[in-house]
Amino acid sequence: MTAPDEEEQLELLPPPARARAEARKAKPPKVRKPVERAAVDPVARVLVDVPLAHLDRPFDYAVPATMAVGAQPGVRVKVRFAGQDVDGFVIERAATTEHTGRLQPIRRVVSPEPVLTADVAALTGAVAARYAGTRSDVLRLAVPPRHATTEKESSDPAQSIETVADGDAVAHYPGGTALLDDLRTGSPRAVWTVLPGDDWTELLAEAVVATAGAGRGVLVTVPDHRDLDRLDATLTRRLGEGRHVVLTAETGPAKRYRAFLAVSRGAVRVVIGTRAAAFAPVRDLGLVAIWDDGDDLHDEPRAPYPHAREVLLMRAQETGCAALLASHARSAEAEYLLRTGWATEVAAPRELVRERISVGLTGDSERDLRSDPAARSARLPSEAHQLLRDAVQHGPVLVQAPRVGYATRLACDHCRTPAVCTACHGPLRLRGPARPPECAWCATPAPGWTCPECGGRGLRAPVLGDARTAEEIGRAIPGVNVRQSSSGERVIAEVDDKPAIIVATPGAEPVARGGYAAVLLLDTWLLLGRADLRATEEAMRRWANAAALVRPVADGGRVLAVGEAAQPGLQALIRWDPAGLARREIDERVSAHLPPASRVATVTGEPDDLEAALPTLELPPGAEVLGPVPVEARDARDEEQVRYVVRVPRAAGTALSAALQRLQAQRSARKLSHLRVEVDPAELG
DNA sequence: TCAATCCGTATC
DNA sequence: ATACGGATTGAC
Repeated sequence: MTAPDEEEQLELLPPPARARAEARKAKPPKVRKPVERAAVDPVARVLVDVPLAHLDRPFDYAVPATMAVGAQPGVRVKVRFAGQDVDGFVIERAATTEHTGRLQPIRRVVSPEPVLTADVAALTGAVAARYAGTRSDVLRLAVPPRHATTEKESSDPAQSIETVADGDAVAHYPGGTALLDDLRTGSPRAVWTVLPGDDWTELLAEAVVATAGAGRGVLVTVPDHRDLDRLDATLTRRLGEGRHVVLTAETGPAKRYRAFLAVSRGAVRVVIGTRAAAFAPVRDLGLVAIWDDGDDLHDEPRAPYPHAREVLLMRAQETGCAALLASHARSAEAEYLLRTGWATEVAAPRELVRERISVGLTGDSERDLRSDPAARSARLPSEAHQLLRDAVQHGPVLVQAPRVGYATRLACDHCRTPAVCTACHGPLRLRGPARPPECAWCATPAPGWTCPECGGRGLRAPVLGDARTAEEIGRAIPGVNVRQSSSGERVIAEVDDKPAIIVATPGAEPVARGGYAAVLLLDTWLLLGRADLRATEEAMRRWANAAALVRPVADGGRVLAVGEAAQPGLQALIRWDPAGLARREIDERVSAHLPPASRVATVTGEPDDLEAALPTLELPPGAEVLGPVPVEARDARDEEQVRYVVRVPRAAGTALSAALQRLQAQRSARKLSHLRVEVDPAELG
């Protein structure tokens, strides 16, 4: 290492530091050109786009006179930060600064377009706080990338909406008409349970028309593109062309930015879209609405993983606008809003429900799920077989067949009650062949588990081979057109009223013009077997969304589910009582300290990092830390990751988020590795 | 004694 | 991240 000529070399070539020092001495100190500052409000508060949690706050910059007009709140700028040029948003102009040092000037106003409105700027801060994330992450979700060419185009000026709300579509809901009236003048908040057979896009359109007709803005989010297309079509019919805009990440950058600009410029005040649209800068927001808030597509997969429903509710809370959660089923969160009195319920009376839908149940006990090949021929219980044959004479029939491969939790092999941890009510799962089952949350082993329902001692993981349902039905009922609609592959949006059997995976059910003659729900136990706290709620949601596509009872529509009569989710389905199931779920979660009755967060990372980090977490009173539990590596690099679950009483949720945010800021300041923090994780199990 | 290096802290 | 200041180490 120490070569004899190294000293010579050092003398010949002075070290770079010395060279720089001498160069600095040699030249006279750089005379900074005194930038002339703006006469009014020469200070701009700027949110800089740096990924570091401890720098996630506004910084003050000097506004050069040349940018006095351009550097308005909401515009994108380039600024010098820690020696490099970074992007930022001006969020405020001010006369003075608290900062004692010299202010750097704004380098450049990237575009004069004020894309970050005051409302949305506040919202991004609130969302970051709620989800213990950084505002710059939320800003990336909220403001689409700029597209310079598109920005040069003008947006057509706003047109007022003159359509009158048509009370007919909602007349059969007690309180429905009153809700529409309230939307014109006030800010009602409602959970709307949509009757099977009703076209939800028509109901939402009524709410949109009522609000927009009163001159206020509306924002609606839906889970996927098929929903979006349907709502788009209905709104186009009701409002006319150009009165609303569709915001979705799936259209190209130019189209997306064009739609966004139409909203931020106030040219369009009715916005529909998928989850990212929840941040749309709608002017004079009067109503936020969400269709089927229980759908996990509303969950943003990018940090800090906000849920569209929560974003919309935060907007309603902050701006005081109206809020509407509409769905066939009911999420635990929606029920919680009713229980706390934050929202009121709109639902159809029982008699009307009975006129619309009748769900039958047939057992599947005749087929032995464990001995697979022999059971294949008996895959369709005789009653289901009969229904298919009869109903297909009268029109299309929908068969919902869940795809296997869901993360499965353990269940009693006798009565199929999901097995839960006695310590924390988390789901039990198997981690290895020679180990007893253990809790997926707190890792407490459960040797000698006994079913609390039936006293059974056997556990099973409900896993089956691939269900070739369409094929089997084709064989069982020859001569019938059998079509498939599978999520992720071929999804059929709509079918006509010709006789056919449509086999669909949950969430991919086509809408039938005129309704289905029958809906058959197969393998209900598979949906219930998901290793997740929400398994029952989610199963009900998926069944309800399929069953709701059936014709009214009076027109011969029939629904048949194949499953166990004892299962609470199926009982709720048969009674068509999503509200009752949601109430039951909430009761259970209150007593078991589960969300939304409690606030839960997960923290994932290397075991050593977590062991060092968690003691420094300033947890609110009543907090519990469960874990660690090993997690499957997301990619090959991060082997050996573990996860902790932190839960606190609901009232301490804000404190928990703040503590986690501080933890991340401290770690980022100390250059420690990043931990994955998820508040209200999408999946818990 | 001076400079190179390390460490911690602030970044406007 | 990078830049800077103060403390620390090391070679004369």
